[in-house]
Amino acid sequence: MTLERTYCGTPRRNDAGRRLTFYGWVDRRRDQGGLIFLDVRDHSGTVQVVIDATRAPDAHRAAHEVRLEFVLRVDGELRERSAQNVNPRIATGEVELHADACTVLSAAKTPPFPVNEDTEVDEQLRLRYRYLDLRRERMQRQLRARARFCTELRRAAAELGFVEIETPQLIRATPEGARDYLVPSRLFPGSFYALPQSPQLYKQLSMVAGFDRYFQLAHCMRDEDLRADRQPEFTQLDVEMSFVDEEDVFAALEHIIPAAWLACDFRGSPLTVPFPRLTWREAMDRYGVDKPDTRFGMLLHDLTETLKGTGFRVFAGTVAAGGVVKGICVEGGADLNRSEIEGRLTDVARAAKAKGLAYLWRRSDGWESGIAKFFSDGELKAIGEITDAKPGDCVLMVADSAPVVAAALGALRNHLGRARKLYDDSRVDMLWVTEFPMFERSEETGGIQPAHHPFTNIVAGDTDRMESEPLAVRSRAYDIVVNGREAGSGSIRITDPALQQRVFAALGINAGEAQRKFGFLLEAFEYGVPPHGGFAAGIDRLVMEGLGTDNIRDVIAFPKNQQAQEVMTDAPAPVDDDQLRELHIAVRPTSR
RNA sequence: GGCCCCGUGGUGUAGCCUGGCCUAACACGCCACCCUGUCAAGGUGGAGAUCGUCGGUUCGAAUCCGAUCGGGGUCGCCA
Repeated sequence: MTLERTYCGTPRRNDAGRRLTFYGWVDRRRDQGGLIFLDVRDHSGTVQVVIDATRAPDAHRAAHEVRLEFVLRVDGELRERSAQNVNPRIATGEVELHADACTVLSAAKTPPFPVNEDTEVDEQLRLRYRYLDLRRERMQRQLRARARFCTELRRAAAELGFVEIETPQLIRATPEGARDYLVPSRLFPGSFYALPQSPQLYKQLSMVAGFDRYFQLAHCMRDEDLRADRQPEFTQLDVEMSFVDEEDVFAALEHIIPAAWLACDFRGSPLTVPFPRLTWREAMDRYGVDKPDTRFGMLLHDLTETLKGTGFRVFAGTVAAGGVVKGICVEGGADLNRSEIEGRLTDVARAAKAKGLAYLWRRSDGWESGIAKFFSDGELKAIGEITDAKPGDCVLMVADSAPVVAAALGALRNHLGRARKLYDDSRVDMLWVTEFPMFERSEETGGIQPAHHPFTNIVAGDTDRMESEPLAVRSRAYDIVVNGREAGSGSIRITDPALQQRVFAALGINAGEAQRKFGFLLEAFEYGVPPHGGFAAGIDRLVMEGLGTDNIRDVIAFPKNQQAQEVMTDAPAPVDDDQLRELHIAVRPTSR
C-alpha cells in the first residue's frame, strides 16, 4: 500500500489526471454542507482534498465526522484547479484531490494546543505532549535540519577518511570533571558504571589502536544544572587524529563543519574558512571573556599606565595594589542615563565581583561625570584617545584585579551588545580560541587543577615554567566559539611519559593515584602511541546557531526541563523495591 | 543554594500599577445546526475560567501584602 503513497506536499500541476492516495493528518476542515474541503498534512506539506456529497456519498459521510488531527487515507483523482480557485500561498495550490474514498485510520481527541499553527505555547505543555509539539511544522523543520546536519557531518568526515567507532555507554566513573550519572552493577554489589561525559579516553585508545582518524556522533551525559544552551544529555561530533598538530585538526574541522553547514543552508549563508584565530590571552585582553562575541566591537582598553598616578584615589589605589584599570567605549552612549548606569549596568558589573562602575560621558565640549573632576586634563585626553571616545559616547571603566576587570567589562560588553542590538542577527562568527592556560586555581580547594584535562599537551616553550609558575603555562588546547558561545573544544595530547608525570606532579597526583585512575591509558601508551590530538564539537549548539534559536530544547526531540525531568514520561521516577534489592541498593532518606 | 521574570476557560492574550462599573473581556479552538468552490471558509446558536495554591489587609481582592507550588532565565556548577 505504501507503494501508492504520495507525500501531501509534493503533487504539482503536471500530476493532474493521476489517481493518487494520500496519508496524513487533518490540518484544516472546511465543511460547506454538500462539499467538504480537507487539508491533509504530512511532514512535506498539505494538499487540499475535495469531497462531493453527490459524487462520493460514502466518503462525504466519513469526512463530515472528521476532526482536526484525525489520521486519514484519501484516494482519488488529482485535478488541476480552475484558475480562480488556485491558492498561490501553498506549494500544492494549483491542484487538489477529488476523493472517492476517505478512510479514518485513527480518530483524534482535540489537541491541548494548536498543532496546525505556529503559536507560542507554554513550554511545559509542549514537553508534556511532545509528540504533538514535534508534529508541528516548526519542530519538524528543525529536527529534520538537525538530522540532515548529522548526515552531512558523517559524509564530510568519511570523505576525509575518518572511521566511525562506537564507544561504550557503561564506563568507569571519573572523579574529575562534571558529576557523573551512575548505573549500579547487579553482579558487583556496591559497584557502579558511569555514563560517559565524553568518550575522551576511548578515542585516545583508538589512536593507540591504529585508527588514525576516529570520529563519532557521541552521546554524552553530565549531571550538572541546566541552561538555555545546556542539557544533561547532548551530542558531540567527536574527533581524534594521529600524527597531527593543531593545523591538521583545524583543517579537518574547517572542512567538516562548513560542508555540513552549507548542505543545510544554515542561516542562509556559508561559513567562511579558515576560521579567524585568537589566543586566549588576546580574547581576555580585548573581550574580557574566553568565548568572545566578535560580531561587534566595543573592545576593552587598558588604562592602567595612564591612570596609575591619577587623583581619583580608587583607581590609583587599585593600581598601586597590583590591579588594573580598563574601559570600554559605548558608541552613542550619551543616551545612557545616570540611573541606568548606576542601576542595571552596575548590577552586571557587580555580578562579576567588580566593586563599582565608573563612567564618563564625552561631550562636544569636554567630559561630564561626577568623577571627571578627579582626573587631570591630560588623563581625560588620554582616556579619550585610548578608548577612541567621540563626542556623544560614554566610557565605562572598572578598576580591580585583572580577572575581575575582564569579567566585569566582558559581561557589560555582552550585555550592551545584546541590549543595544550592535550586531546583525543573521551574522555568524565562528572562530578558534587557542593557547588556553594549562592550569587554573580551584576556587574550592585553592589547589591547581587542569583547565582542560590532564592529558592536554603544553606549548613547547612553556614547559620550563611548569613548576615555577604553573598558572602561566599555556596548553595546546583550543575552543571553537560561535557568536559568543562555546561550541566545542579539543587539544593536542601528551604522549611523552616524562611530561605526563610532570603534569600529574603539578596537579598533586602521585604515581600511585595516576596509576589507579588512568593506569590503563598510561599502560597503553607504553605500547607505541602515535602523537595525536582531537576535538569535540557540540552538535546541539551548532544546530542552534545554524537555525538561529537560543533554546537548546528546540533542537532536541525529547529534552529535559530545567529540573532535568522528562515530563512526558515523568522521569526520573521511583522504582520497585525488588529492582533496588537486585541492585543491592538501599535508598537513604533525605531531609528534604 | 542566590538573584530576576512569569502563572487568568482547551490555547494565546486583555484586565492587575491607579481594589468596587469583573455576574472576568477578546481571538482561536470546542459542541450543535445551516450551507456545493472553500482555503485563517462563512452564518446562527451554545458550552467552557472564581483568575496556580494557602493565608492576610479591606465593607469589598484577578487587582494590594506575605508565604508556598510550578515554569523559564541567570550566577554558582559544567576537568
